[in-house]
Amino acid sequence: MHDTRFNPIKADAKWQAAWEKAAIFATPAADDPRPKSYVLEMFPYPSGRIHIGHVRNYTMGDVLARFRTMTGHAVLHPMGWDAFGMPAENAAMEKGVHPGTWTRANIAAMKAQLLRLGLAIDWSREFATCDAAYYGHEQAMFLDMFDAGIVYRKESAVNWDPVDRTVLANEQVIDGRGWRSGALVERKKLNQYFLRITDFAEELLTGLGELDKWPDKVRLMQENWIGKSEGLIANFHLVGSEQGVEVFTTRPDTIYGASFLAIAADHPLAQSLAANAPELATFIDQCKQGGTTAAELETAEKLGFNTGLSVQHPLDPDWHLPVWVANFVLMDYGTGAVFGCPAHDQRDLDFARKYGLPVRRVVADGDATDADFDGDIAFTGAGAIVNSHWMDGMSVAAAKAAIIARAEHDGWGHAKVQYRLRDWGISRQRYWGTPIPIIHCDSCGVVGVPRDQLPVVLPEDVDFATPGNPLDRHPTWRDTNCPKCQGPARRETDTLDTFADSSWYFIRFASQPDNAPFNRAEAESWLPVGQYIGGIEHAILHLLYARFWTRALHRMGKISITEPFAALFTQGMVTHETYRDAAGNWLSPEEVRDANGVLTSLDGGAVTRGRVEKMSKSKKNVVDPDGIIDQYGADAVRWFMLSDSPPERDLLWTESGIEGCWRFVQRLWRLFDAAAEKGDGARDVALDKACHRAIAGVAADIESLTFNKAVAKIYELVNAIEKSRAPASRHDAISILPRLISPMLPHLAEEGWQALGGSGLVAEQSWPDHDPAMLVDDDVTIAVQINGKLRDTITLPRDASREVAQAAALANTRVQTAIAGANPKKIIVVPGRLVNIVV
RNA sequence: GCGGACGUGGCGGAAUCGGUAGACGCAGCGGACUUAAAAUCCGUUUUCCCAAGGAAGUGCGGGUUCGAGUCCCGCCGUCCGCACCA
Repeated sequence: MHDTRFNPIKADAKWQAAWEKAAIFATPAADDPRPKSYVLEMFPYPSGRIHIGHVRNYTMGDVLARFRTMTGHAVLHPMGWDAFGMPAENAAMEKGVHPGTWTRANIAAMKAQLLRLGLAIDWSREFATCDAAYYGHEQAMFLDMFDAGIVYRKESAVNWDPVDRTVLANEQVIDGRGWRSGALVERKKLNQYFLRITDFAEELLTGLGELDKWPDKVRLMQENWIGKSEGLIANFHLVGSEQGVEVFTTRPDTIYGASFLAIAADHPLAQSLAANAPELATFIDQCKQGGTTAAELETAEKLGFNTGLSVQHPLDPDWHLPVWVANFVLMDYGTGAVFGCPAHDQRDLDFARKYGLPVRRVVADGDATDADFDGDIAFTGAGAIVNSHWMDGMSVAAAKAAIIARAEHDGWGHAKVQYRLRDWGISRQRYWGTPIPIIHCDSCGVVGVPRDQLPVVLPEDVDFATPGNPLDRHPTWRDTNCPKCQGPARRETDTLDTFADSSWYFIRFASQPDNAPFNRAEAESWLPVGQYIGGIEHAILHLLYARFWTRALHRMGKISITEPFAALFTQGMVTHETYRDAAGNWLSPEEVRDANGVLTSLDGGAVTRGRVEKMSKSKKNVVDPDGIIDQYGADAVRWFMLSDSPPERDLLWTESGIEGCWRFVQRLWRLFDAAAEKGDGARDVALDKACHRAIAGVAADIESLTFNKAVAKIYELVNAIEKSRAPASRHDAISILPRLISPMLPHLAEEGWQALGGSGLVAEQSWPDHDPAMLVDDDVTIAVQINGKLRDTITLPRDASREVAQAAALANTRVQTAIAGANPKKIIVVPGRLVNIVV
């Protein structure tokens, strides 16, 4: 039986079965002598269906994993599921299905979709983070961190929905109301667990320096997020009191320019004053009401309340500064109090102008040195210190050092490194997450669950009909005995933030013993991840938490690596045009007809073409992976995912684009089909060279993840093969193709390999060798320029000397005509490249 | 406001070190095959004057250089991150 076209439905299933039977994607043993290559794509949340963005992500990882195998590496390429999270609980509330049931069904459906892509994944290492066999080990690590002091418990304010009786994330609070219940959200203080990530701030920051295979953009984002700044903590004495107010400043050099002290609305001093001052209490409430969106902050007016108190200037006890409560001072950064130096800080200046406070210049702006500061734009640049007594004439940097030394000597302040990064609050008042393995005992307090009682398993018999955390109202699950005194005690009912689950899954993929989170030697044989691929949306949280978790394990002596991901690649999104009908409703691509660029709906109505946007259900511009694999097969879809756009940029999905990929797959198949005949006779040196260039070039492009360029090189080679009339060279080139395309078009490659009589599976073959001598041409085309403008090209032997090149250029008829007998002023010869004649 | 990236044909993009701009794909145009369609194949496609042959051209304006898409300075535009962080 012989098909006239490549039939992907048959071929995909056939080769996927063959790969599975031969178990060729099984992870080699940890002591495999080949160099290790751990290729990992960010594991998906099992939301229900695979999204085209996943297809792009996993195709890229797959190409690299397959290529690394072909180039002699021992490859680890696993897949799993980030399976805890709120959508499962929402489904439980909306559809009455248990979160576990919903999640498992989604995993099954999505795995079936992924299998259709023919990914070279070792599925034997698959796990879901909602498996007790996974989260039990996470609980053990949590307890290790608890014992090591990396976990601590603190009372902290949360967004509390009084109707749903649950804590809400900031994103779930809309206009001050719960997104589901619509109830006014309350600020409530709860005891919560925190991971001491701020203890790691400095090493997380300096560690970025060694991540030279990460995008600069991501490193910069993390650097900004950690937000290191250096300055002074200064104590200002309250007049007529024993108390002081501590402020943090990065500009201690401007201390002689201070004109007021401002404290946050929830600063303890403001709170205690408000107890006896109703007007202040009202003002504090007003401060809290302000919105926190970017736009609101942009336009927010500076508001202040004069407390009537004053403080002494630390360098002059007779100089008193008023103490204000101000809405622009944040309690959770620094000390929640600042000294205002209006001349050299824009916010302070806005505030001072509004409330008529003094504005005193202490840094010279060029020639401007007068103490009386003019205008409404603060001077924040560098300059000589002025109007500052003993510091006059110093540079800003010198003055900073001098003041800090003075403060430390006199005892009213000290140097301080401040980070923007906060500790990671990991308590969630939710069911579908890893239970925090803690027991509360009235006599012994907070006690860790003994290791031999792990995992603390989520109860299955829960109901979501009533609001609140089902663990809290479960009839028996909470009740337990204290491991210390054996008396009656209660389990912690909070669960861990799901970001904890994704902070170590890459270690578990590398090593998964039953009795421990990982086997150290085995994990270290694979780690760090050689290439990590995922979306830019995880640039901060996930990647920072995973770096932190790894360093926490390192600090506790559990692992030797400090950075989990040696190389990171952030791929772009898949986008599509959007369409709307006359009424403004979104239409899906299937609901739109295109007749010579004129768009109409199926019933003939006018349709407008909208912007190209990320595929999303709400805009109906999604393309379902199953549908396109049905239509074109896995290889054409994979090819499209790699073509045209550089992988870090967005990829525009188009019908004509995928059809082009389909045509190319068929074109290759025809080549394989016809090549069974023996190739004898004439050789075509140009094609032979093109073949070697493609082998080297495609390899380099896959290594550097510039798949779009690898694709272009394969097109070039195929074009060259089709043009060539030399059977022997054609046959050799076609014989190379299956291996060359195998990482990208694995099913078609197997067909080709089989058609050409190869033994075994092409996926197991080595990457073809190339002859470096074939990469260079004997003759090269040299540009001939006059005054830098191209006039002609000449062909010379590759190793032609400068003199020969110059002579050949001067002898060129177009050059002769152009210079018309004039004497060249200068001749630049770049051997093998060009000759430039300056006249 | 602060920080960053980017700007090349009708479109996605290529040009690795400062050295022949537009590889490769898509779309378009012309043709072949066919009763017809699909499929396939051949040719063509930066712009302008066009017969050959020129001229211009990588957001805009300058600069460095024998030579600039690439380096420097200043604009304009688009996108992204953070944001009252002291």
